[in-house]
Amino acid sequence: MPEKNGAGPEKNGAEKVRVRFAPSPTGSLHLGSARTALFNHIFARHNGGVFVLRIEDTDLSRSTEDSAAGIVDGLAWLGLDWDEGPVYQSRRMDHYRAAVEDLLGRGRAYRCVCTPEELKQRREEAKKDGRPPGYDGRCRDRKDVPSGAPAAVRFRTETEGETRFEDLVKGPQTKRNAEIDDFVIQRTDGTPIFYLSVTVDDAEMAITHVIRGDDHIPNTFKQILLLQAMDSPLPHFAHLPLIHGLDKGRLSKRHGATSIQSYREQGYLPAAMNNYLARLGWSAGDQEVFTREELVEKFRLGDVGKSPAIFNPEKLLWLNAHHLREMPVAEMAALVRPFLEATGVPRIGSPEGRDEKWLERAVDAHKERSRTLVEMAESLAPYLADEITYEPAAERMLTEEITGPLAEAAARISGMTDTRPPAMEPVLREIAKQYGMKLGQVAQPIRAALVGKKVSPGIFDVIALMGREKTLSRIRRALEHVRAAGKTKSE
RNA sequence: GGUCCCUUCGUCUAGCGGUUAGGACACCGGCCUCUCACGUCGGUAACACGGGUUCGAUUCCCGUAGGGACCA
Repeated sequence: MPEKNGAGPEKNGAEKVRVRFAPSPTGSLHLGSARTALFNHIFARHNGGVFVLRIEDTDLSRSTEDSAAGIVDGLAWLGLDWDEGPVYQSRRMDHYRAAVEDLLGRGRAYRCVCTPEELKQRREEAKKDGRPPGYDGRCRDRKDVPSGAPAAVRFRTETEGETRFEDLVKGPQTKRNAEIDDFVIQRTDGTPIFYLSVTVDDAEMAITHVIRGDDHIPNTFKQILLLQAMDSPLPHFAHLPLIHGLDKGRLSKRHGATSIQSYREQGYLPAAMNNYLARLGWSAGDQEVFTREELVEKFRLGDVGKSPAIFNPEKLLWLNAHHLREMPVAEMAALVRPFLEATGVPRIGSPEGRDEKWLERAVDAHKERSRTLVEMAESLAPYLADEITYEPAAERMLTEEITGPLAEAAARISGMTDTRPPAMEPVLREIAKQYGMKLGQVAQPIRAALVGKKVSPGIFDVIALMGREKTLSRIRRALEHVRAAGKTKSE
């Protein structure tokens, strides 16, 4: 009879927690996989356990080394460091074969020579007759299978009783053994089937908690049967609800970016990704923002919800903006540099570029209006670029009416040596007053002239960041632009 | 088709028999203000449905519906 899976880890506190993340390297690191990895990681850290990374690449036709490298890279970027591995299943084939031989030797498995065609035919017949479509057990007790003949290996499943386990997230799970057919554990070509390799590895690696997507619940029964046949202790199981897209379907490419890598490229922070992914299906009261340390401290499997969560990019964006704001400017400056360089402006620290102190000041001034590192880089680029182009909305602010104040500002600034906010503010206020305008009516065109956008930090901060020379040349260029535009219009 | 899983605002969720059903994102409005943000104050918005159990169900049980997964 199947034994009952033990209670939670509290039952035997001496147990050293060992978990694993076991991706198949058939693509980049998916958001859903990343979340599974995260939960394994923080669970291990919370319990002072060991986190193993295992690459399930036994399906050579679909696995690629690039994918494996990309996954490893993505995990490293998220800061989900592992303690053992990466272990590649493709290098452990002898273990799987040995396990199969053992099962064969003890009569827990048998060789099957049914061909795929025969199987298909019998399956269809069974379906027609309303019988279950699983394997019919034809080779189960056959004595005439030549020992040397090529054959697949099937597990001899219990026909009575039921298999059960206590899922740490979903609760008690039961399946009648009669519903589980004699599944293949080794293909005719000698390669192991997923159930077998996973089971062997989990057992040999002494995994205590299998934390994975709930699409694996049906597999779990087979794995438990296998584990029992191998006389291995059962780990605890925790199945996480899948992440869905807005249409409630399983999250996939048609819902937008699904790979961790693409969020990295879009200027998202690992801290925000981890925070968001953790809150998808897990919560700790009303808290929304977590540092990694807090996640580790507060994470409990019992607090994971049972229902699937829909991925919401807007909340991720908000969290990213939040973590960006909280970050020390020096750190943010370092992170934004590669994004800045990608815009093609002179490098920070180069003779024609600005220095690092400047970058930190600029980052500080812009951090409250940047939600991603890409946005940050885009708003910083105008300070560094030789030439700017005006966004349409900004260009509309450069009108004939403001040439007076603009020219006046240029004249006043050219006579100043100090263009820092305390010196600039009275000057612009004075000019506004002189022309009977509000400060905003003067500030907006200057903003447009300086950065080419209608949005920026406070105008005095922008001028200080821009520097006297560049401020002057940009205002003069704007003046020329208005003049040229006026000419074209009148002709 | 079979088996299994899931169901509180649009979305993420809190709730664990008695609550004006709480928070967050998004949205709307006020304040702040040189723009946009940030911040802040306020607002709209949910217990899928039907039966039970109970003095009392969002909460427990059973169905139905819907969604999902797995096997084919």
